[in-house]
Amino acid sequence: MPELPEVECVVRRLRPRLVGRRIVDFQSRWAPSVSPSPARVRRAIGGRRVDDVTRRAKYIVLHLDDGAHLLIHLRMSGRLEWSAGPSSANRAPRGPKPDDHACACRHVRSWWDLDSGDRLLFDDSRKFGRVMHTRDLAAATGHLGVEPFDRALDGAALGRLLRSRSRLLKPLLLDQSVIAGLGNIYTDEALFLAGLHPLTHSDELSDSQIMDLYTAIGRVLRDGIRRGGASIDWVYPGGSMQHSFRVYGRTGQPCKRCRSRVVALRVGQRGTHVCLKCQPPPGRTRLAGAGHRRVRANSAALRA
DNA sequence: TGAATTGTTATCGT
DNA sequence: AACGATAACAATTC
Repeated sequence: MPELPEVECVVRRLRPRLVGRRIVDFQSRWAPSVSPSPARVRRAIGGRRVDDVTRRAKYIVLHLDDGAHLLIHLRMSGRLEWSAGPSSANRAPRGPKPDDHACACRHVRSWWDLDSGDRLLFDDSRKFGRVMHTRDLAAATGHLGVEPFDRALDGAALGRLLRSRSRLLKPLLLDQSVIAGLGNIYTDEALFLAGLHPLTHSDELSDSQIMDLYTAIGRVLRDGIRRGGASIDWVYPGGSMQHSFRVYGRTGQPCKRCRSRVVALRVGQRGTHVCLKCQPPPGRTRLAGAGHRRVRANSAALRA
């Protein structure tokens, strides 16, 4: 579940604790999640200092002092937990397992020992999370699309991204190679705020609808970050965004804008939540061709 | 019991 | 070629 806001909050919590620290050891109990392999990653990052911790899309990026990077993707159920080590005064020899560290985690797959005596734990019940070491960050993240908060992504740029293809709006927004960071929750929330049905085609939008979508995306993501992310189950602790959902997970409940019932749909194999009154299903203007001409005629206004 | 869930990628069909 | 659909991954909840 962690999407851009949750990952951003993780990064902000992690950065002050990790920057300046050296990694003294790394181990994993779930080899398939570590690339190129636990042993090679252990060798590559042992002794390295963490110079920065940033986010790219839903990836947590550790910048190491040799120019290499460690990417962590939480996927569905991953979480990073901090385990404070014993104080230097009475430090005991460290065992090979993380069990001697007090922690509520039940599915620790990998862990990092730091020169501070602390330990960073990667807990991931569903084993989908990934830890990747790379000496070429650009290559490792090359498949990712634009960051939602990139200054280059303004209304006009979003318009170009949408109109250069003909795709259903929801699968397009979920496509990390186009815009990187949105997941199922924030996509549903953004589409609701923009008053757009998830089945709308990306080349069917008017200029004002594109601007509405642009504004909505920024708003839901900023809101999510401000509230510390959304914890909808045991996966992501902390955060209160789940109390502010307008449609996600509110099937059958009244729309907060018009009081009609929120409906659950399936779009692109994903659970989808909409208010059909606030997000009217797309008409058939595509077949008539009218919508297309109208959009083209207005595109000058969007550029201005 | 089995369907649904989540993010991502690989693969298949149109 | 560009798209959507499907399956796979794994565990957990409903």
